[in-house]
Amino acid sequence: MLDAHLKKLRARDDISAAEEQAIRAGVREVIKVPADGLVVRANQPLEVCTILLSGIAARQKDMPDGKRQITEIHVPGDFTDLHSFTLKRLDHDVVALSACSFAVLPHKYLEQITETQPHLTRVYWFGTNMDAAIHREWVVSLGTRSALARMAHLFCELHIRLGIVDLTRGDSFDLPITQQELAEMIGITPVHANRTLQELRKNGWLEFAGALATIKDLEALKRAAEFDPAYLYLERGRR
Amino acid sequence: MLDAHLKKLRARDDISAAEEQAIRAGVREVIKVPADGLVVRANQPLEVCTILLSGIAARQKDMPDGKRQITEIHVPGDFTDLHSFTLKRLDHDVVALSACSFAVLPHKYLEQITETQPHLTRVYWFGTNMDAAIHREWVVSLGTRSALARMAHLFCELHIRLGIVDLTRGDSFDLPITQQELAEMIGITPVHANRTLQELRKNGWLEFAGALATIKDLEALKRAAEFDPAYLYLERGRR
DNA sequence: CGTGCCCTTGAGTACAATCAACGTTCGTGG
DNA sequence: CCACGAACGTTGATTGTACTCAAGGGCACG
Repeated sequence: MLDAHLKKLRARDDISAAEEQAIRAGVREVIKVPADGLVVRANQPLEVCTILLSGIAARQKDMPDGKRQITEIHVPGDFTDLHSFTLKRLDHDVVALSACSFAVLPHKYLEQITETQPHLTRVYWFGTNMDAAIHREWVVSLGTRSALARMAHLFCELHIRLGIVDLTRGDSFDLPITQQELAEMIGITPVHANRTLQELRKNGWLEFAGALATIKDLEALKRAAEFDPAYLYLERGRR
Repeated sequence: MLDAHLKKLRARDDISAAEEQAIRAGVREVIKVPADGLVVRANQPLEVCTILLSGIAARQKDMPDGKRQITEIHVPGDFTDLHSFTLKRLDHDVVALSACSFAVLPHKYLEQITETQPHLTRVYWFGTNMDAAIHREWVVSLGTRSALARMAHLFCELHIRLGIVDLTRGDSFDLPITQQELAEMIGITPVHANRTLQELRKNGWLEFAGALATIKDLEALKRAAEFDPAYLYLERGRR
């Protein structure tokens, strides 16, 4: 059940059998959320955190004028709201973009981990810092890259993040989200997202249709995106 | 020396005298960095963290084509690179935008804190999560807001963050940075930043000249920015 | 067999970028 | 003290990327 989560952790650090046991013991329940379902509402007091087990989820912020910005996309294995443990509430919603299932861990249990398991605490702290690193890269994308480069960059990121948890098949991966949602991630309109995807396809770099993404030319895609995976901290090390 | 830092911490949580002592005891040295000086270089192995004591600093990512994006601005009291404690290297530079001084704390010392002071650990974890929350709000700004709204939003944020550490005088505050640097934060060209500031001034909302910012109409500025301070977690609570 | 969601296309528009030049301020050295 | 240069700020003219509005097509699902 937590296989993807442990794969993600172990891609960056050593997790002992005892630590794995401590994580597994924290799961209180597993919940299912339908596509477009709300998992966490912004600014509500929270007492649990959730690990995405299957499906695609996202963090989003709604604007008064109805626009919304997705600030991060989540793949299986991700703690979608570990930061709520110290923040107590979130400044954004967590939503299921496709049908999702989540493991639920109480803040109380995580607090216990911080009292008794300093290494595991640092591993999870590292996890939230990686989320922040992803946010920074998205700031760079939105601030400096063209729509085409932003779209290419997003697919490069997903290719790696899904690869870590073995959810890629060669250069293909399932991505059950809409063009509208892609647009909300990279800050363009759905119309422009459509044209951007057409251009990526026309260039022979990427196909995206029917919830399936296929990278046709990874090197070209990376070049167009100015993609440097350093921000994903793929190297292993002891925290 | 750490007054601003403790003010920032105590705005959100209780810090005991013993915890304050533990923080103070961690400072190994104080370093001075001139304007435009590099404090931390991206991707270099790190063994210390730095607290900004005076001046304005920033996190920035350089692009291959020479453009740069500032991903966060730092005010006195901020840990500019606490996330390096678990990340071991950073995906971005830290630079001094004006002449700055920093307190330096070794990772080893912070590790000791995680082994012996769970509450203080959570307080600092919370701190890095607040940085991530600021990143998210910048993602929203860059993804959905106009240049005018982004600029207004930035000044609203700075007004609050500087106010927490008592560096505002009424609705004025020192901000020794250039229009070019403002432009690099909100993802526009220096030319457009100049015109945007002119429009803010013309509207009677904000003046910015000679490193001094003066908010003339805070409510109008907030309205233009769609500013909601929830992401700054201004409420106090026990972590 | 509709109905609604998602994707696609076209035409006109606007915000911000680019390019180029000029003004201002301030520090430095002659 | 003044000439000079560099950095910062300002303005104008033009270009282009992405937005808006509008309409139509494909497909799944009830």
